[in-house]
Amino acid sequence: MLDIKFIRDNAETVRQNIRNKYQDAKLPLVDEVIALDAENRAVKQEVEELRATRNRLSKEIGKLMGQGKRDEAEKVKAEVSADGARIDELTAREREVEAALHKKMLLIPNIIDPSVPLGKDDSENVEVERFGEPLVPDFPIPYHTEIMERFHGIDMDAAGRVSGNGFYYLMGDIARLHEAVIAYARDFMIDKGFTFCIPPFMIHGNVVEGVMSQSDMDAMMYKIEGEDLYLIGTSEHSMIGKFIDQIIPEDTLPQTLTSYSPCFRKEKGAHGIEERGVYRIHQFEKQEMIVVCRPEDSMKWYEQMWRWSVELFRSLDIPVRQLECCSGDLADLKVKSCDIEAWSPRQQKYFEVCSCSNLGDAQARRLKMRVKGADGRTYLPHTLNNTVVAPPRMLIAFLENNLQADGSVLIPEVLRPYMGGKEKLQ
RNA sequence: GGAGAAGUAACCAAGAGGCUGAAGGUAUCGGACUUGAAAUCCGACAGGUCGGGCAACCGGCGCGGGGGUUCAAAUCCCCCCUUCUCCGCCA
Repeated sequence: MLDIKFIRDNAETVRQNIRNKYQDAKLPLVDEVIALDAENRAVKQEVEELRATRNRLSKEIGKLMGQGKRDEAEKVKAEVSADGARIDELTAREREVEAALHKKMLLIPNIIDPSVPLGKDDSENVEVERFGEPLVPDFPIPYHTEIMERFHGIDMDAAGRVSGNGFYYLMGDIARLHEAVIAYARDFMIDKGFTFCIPPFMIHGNVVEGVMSQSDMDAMMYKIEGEDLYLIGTSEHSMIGKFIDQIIPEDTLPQTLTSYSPCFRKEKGAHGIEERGVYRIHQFEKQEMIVVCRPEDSMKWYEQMWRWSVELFRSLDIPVRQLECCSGDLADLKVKSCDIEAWSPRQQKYFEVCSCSNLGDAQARRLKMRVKGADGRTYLPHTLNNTVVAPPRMLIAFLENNLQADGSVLIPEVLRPYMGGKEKLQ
């Protein structure tokens, strides 16, 4: 969401940004917003003037009543009533225009960073850098569920019976490995100076609207029947939402938080739920990192944050690469975003395991979160989020990359304390 | 889930339809007194947001949130939220 004043003064920049994102259907929105804004201000000017008069006269009535001059008071009353209908009419129009304006504003995408490569969809995302050798062993790597089954670590059939497609039971050492990865990731971020947090897993609709675009919401969020509550799709939602309507003292920035939560996603849209395995499912768990900072610091944090994801995966002996999102693949609120992809020796390609985003001030504006500076002025902070680790999916990378020729799975040193000292699964 | 009570500024707290755009106090800041400090005295101290204006400034909204009644609402009515106490239920 952009500042209306920015749209007013930079209409062509906003239009070009829409073109850069291959969303030409949204181009008319710019002029519609500018027209609604003009009407909004005209209506406000008239109605506020009328209200000012009414306020002034009402005070006079009060004074006259106090002096016992009832007749004079009645005369003024009649005068005030005369404008009543017009005020009501304009007040109603003011609401309509504001609602329409807000609705359209929500659809206009955030201005992307100049460094973002232009492209129409995910096929045009750009590989920036690789970390670690993408090795292909000389023995076959089975499908990840097959590896898990060897350790009696997964029961998809039962999950299907109990919850349907898109759910899993993890069992035994595989379930333990899942928890070990989460615990390791949590401690990894605590060591980076982040504050650990367990947030609510359900949030109000206005918070959902504040943290994501309407289209993302439709494709992702589960609503609780009969309540104004949604299951979170990521703890980012409750962690950024934490600041709704808040004025944050500048000296508490940057806020660096790492949160654990299960994540619930409909996965409607382009991909849908995969037939087999735990790659794309309706429920998974995730350790997340979020940062709220001064605008001038957000790009520095962005660089830092994705590098931590790389560091974490490398510490588990998993080769990764950084893939930058092109303009067309960038969600509407984002200024810049990249994925960290892990190497799959089975498929001999990389697949997404982390997503790091700089949202600029878009979430802050929607949520009305502000920072109070030392000089007393308020401004909008920037918000960022990044996956630390999302285990069911990362377990795919983990199992494939640590599988040995004899069928055992090597446990990297950093995870052993969380696995009761085990060096391998066999 | 049921019954009560309460939500006013950083904090405590008055106010119960109209000179309240919000008393008073604590804290904070500035000043006087003092060698300095304390104490005392004087002064400042209601935010946030939107609209207009180059600006000084003017105006709208605003007393948990949202509606309503009224010329006028912190004050009356309705709905909701939160907190506290008691009961019930429960990991």
